[in-house]
Amino acid sequence: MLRMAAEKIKNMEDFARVCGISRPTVSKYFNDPASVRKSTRAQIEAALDRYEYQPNIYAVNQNRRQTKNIGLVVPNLIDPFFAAIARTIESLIIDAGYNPLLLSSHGGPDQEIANLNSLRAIKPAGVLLAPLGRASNADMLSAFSKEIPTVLFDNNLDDVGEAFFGSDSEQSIGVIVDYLCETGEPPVFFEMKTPVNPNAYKRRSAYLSAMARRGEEPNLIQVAGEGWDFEEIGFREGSKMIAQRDLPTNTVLCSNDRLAIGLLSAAYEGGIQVGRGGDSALRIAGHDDHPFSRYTSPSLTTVSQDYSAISARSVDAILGLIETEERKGDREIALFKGHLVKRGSA
Amino acid sequence: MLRMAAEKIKNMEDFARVCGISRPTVSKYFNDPASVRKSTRAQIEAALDRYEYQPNIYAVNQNRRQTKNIGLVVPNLIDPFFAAIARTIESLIIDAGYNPLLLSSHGGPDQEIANLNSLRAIKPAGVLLAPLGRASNADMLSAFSKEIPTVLFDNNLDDVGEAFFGSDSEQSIGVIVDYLCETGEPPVFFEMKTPVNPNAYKRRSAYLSAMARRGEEPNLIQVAGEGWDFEEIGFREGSKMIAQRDLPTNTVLCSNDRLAIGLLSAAYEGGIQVGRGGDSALRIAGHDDHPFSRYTSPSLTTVSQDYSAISARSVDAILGLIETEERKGDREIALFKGHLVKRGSA
DNA sequence: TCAAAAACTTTACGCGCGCAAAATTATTTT
DNA sequence: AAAATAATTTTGCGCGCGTAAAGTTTTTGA
Repeated sequence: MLRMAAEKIKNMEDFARVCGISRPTVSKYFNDPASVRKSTRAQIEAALDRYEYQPNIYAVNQNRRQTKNIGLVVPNLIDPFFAAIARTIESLIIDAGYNPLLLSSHGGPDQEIANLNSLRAIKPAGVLLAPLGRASNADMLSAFSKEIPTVLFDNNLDDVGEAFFGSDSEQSIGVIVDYLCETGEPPVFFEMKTPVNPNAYKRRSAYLSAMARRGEEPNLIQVAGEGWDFEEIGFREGSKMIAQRDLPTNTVLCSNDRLAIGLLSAAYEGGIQVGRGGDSALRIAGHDDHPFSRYTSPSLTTVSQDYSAISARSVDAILGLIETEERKGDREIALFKGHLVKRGSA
Repeated sequence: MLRMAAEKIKNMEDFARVCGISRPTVSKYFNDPASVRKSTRAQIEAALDRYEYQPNIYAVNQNRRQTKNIGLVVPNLIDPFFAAIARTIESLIIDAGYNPLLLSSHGGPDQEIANLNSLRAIKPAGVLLAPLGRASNADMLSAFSKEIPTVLFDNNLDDVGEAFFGSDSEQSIGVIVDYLCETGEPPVFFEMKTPVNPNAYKRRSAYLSAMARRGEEPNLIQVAGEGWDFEEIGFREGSKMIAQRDLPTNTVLCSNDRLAIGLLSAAYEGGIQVGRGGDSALRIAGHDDHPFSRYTSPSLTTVSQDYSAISARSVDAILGLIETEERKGDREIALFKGHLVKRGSA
């Protein structure tokens, strides 16, 4: 950071001059430091130490065949679950020498499309996309993914993108259904009637098959509500459910933790004690291991998604697509197992 | 979106040709549609309808005197409070015709500096920065703000940036201290001993002055803990506090909602009933109206920050700096009032 | 020590656009 | 209708860098 001399470095040519090296070689250095001779590298790095210079990112991106940008689109950053996974993915992208661009769709398909259009303008080398799901404009997403290498995660959409990585709902729902059945009454399944999220459908059918496998009678409680304000829906519809007191069992498995958080709140306000103790009237479990589930009262029993694996594989996949510059014929899909997080609520 | 003819529009020159208009005029249109004649605008927009074209953002930014980018740096996106304020600010920036770039410091000063360096590379027209606070490298932030117009929000840092917008702690803490005193025993103040956040210090002194004003004996409970995992700290240290049962009062005001959420959890697990009812042993209140405070059990009484006002003023300020291209002599500071959110916990 | 290979330099071009000055045309004003 | 004004076009330059080809130097290997 020592400013040397009066010389002001305005561009790569100036910088190459103070290095005593030709501009194209300096350019080569910035594109891959390992591609120049060791002595040259040392020379450049010494100059880098004495002068402030970094290549103009706009000029670089205008001329490169490919940018080093990778788009990262999540459904909703206000949900800490996505904030956390986004952070993990961002780190991996940076470690790989790329530049992540994080965008949130805020739960709306218009914003999702707007995000993709913003990305188009930035000409990213690739995009990691967690789509909204049912609300998504599938045609536009599909068109986008044909234009720019795209990997989906969290939420699958048929034939969109080159790969998908997510959770194995059959396994993860199976785990918690087993646990609940083995420690008490079999669960009913609390969910939205028309979920926005394809995973919700998978979880529903996973619940049904897990119950069938165990020879238990399934029971779906499908509540009204639109949008992404899951806590509110869980609370409002949970309050109604509790007021009617017509549950066939004392155990409720929620389709996701955010619904469960709302339902816990409803139970509390309805005067129902939740937990697995003998004096509790209701057990509640969720799915996802949301960052806040640890701090509900009681703390929420749930299934954690292996999002570090999902993140890692998604980033690997997009980097593979980018670096080989070719699309594989088969769309890769991998589902990762969740694991049971036993806490106080069930 | 109709693709016309075989003509492929690769750059502005091609597009100008199919418009039947000169390239510089088209350029002018993209920089400000209102700056060209109505008939010309109609002509261009008709062509825009028939052909897909948008200016190359890298070429544009390379040549413009100023980019249309505005950086937005928040301490931690995993905290939904910041996610929410970031979203609000992003919308305002977009509405003003600029392009927001959202970065999270993840609670670490190194990341904060890294974010500013990323932004430097992007040559933003201005930056909105919610600094980490005590952990921030104030010198580097100050140097940055002298280089690029910067407005601080949420958290103030002396002499950094052209303006600051945040909450009026004296008022907001005063409101809840008054409420708590008038409806029960006066509160102790539950906080971290060495908070990372300057607001925490303001809140502490606001508590002290509010208590003094009312002629009540203040009582600070300053717990150990570093970092940003406030729920965990609130839970762990709250558990200790509850186990010792040496509270001089039945009312606890937490320095922020996240600590309160942890404390609520600790109270639940310690078998202490929280609430304002006659059969409750403890009242707990927070500050911020965190998105999840509505769904704790019991729901959390707190003070909401007027973050829509904070967002609006911050964006106004940065746009003013950008558009006048001059820095005012005086550093503008405005503090907004919070309002009491009465819920079940106190 | 000498040839082959690798790294480097030189030269030259192009990317897609902003911007400025001067010339031209269209619109508004008097 | 002429003059003043505004809008547009033409011309031309420059931004900062990637990249390719050809020539030169350095390094490597036998």
